[in-house]
Amino acid sequence: MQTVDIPSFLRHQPLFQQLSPEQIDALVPFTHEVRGLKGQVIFQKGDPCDGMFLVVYGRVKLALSSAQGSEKVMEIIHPGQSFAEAVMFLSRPCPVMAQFLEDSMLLKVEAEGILQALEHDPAFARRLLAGLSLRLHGLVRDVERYSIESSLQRVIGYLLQHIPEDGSEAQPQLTLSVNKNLIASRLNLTPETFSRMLHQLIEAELIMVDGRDITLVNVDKLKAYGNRE
Amino acid sequence: MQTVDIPSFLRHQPLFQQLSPEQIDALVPFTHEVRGLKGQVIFQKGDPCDGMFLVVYGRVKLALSSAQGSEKVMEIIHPGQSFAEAVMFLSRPCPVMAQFLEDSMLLKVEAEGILQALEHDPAFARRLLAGLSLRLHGLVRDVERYSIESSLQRVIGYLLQHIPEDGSEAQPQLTLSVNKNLIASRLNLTPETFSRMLHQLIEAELIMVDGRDITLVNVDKLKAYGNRE
DNA sequence: CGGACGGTTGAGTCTCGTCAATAAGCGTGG
DNA sequence: CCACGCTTATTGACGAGACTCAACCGTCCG
Repeated sequence: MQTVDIPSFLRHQPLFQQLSPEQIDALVPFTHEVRGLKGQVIFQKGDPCDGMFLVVYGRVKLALSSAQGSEKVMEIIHPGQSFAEAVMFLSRPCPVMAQFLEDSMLLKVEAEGILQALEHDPAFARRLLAGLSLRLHGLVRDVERYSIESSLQRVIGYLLQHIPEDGSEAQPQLTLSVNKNLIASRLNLTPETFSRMLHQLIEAELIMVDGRDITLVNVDKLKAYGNRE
Repeated sequence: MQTVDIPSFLRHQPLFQQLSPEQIDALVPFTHEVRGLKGQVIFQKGDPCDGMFLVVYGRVKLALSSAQGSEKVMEIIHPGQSFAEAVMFLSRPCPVMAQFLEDSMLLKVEAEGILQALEHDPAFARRLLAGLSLRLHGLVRDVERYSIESSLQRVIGYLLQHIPEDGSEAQPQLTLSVNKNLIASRLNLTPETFSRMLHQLIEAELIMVDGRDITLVNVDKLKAYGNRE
């Protein structure tokens, strides 16, 4: 069981990194560890929500579930990322459910601590606002994808978006962070359709797939491919 | 040409209504009127954006446009509502375009004014955060609709969401605020499909339609209808 | 070895979009 | 006042894209 130095972890969060040591210390009493095993639910859609979460290690998914029991992944949260900031500022039930994808450790920061930090630091407010704005842009992008892109385009978009940053390799490579069923759901596709789209790109010699490892053979052609065929 | 008393208008905005008169006055130099005619574009997707807008009178649509030229309405903004708050806090291009639906008058508040107000009033920060959070919830709801609801369910959801507040009438009535093509696009449907879904609801004797006026004959049955047939 | 899980593939179906024709409503101008 | 054109809305026939259902395979793990 890993342990974590809460103040130092908080200090390295993008959200908190401009807070003074005193402000970080003020946050600590409102922060506690949350550990969970793969499959456990952190909160259900409809639950009240009084804090935000930071992922220390592990992975978390945010998902919606339909009346018929099927499930739609809205976001996959990785270590260093946070979620549920937006529910803190509204006295409203959570619009999504959150579940551990693997054994994980989170930090939960209670809303009260955040509100207190807000009182004393306008720069923190700006950071929070920027964070939420970023989230909002991501959602607008999602709506755009779901409403005007075909499934093939969504797959291509996903691949292009997940090219690693390091330099300009001719044939960038990426590894899916989770299994293909989850990616498919995130893209609003069935696993079958996702598989077929990948297959189509393989046939067109635009990518190579080996399990979760994907090589983009020709990035430019890949970008162009979705717009015609 | 209508005129408007800027300070008093600002004071009545939900976002600003807890600011002191001095704070409102400080905002005024950053605020100016923007008038436009039906069809004029306020900003394009991709434009830089350095302020937020309040609708005084008229209507505005936020929309995405696809590569093939078709357009998808993301939001219809009515008098008293605001938009583009989220782009202020990021140095990023606008993710959507904005266009006047009719001859309208807006107030534009420059980002600088907002940031200044933020410096001096933590309560204002909380309001802004709450505002963005609300927007975010709306988008989550949209993603939910687009990804797990059928077109019939989306139409029903729209009708139910737009029942006027006033008391519990047995057969609530509503009037579409804009033409059906726009509503259809907002729901991510073609006008044809939207028309067919309304027709289906008429056949089932759940609603009555007269132009833009719609009467919900049986709200409970309407709620239930989407889940089976 | 057997089962669960993740992934692929094929066949059939269905929802929804496309295309086309038509009709109704409305403002303009002759 | 009516003719005309434009926009908005409706309806039908058709087709395509994505989902469903099912079978199947490989791998991991008890």
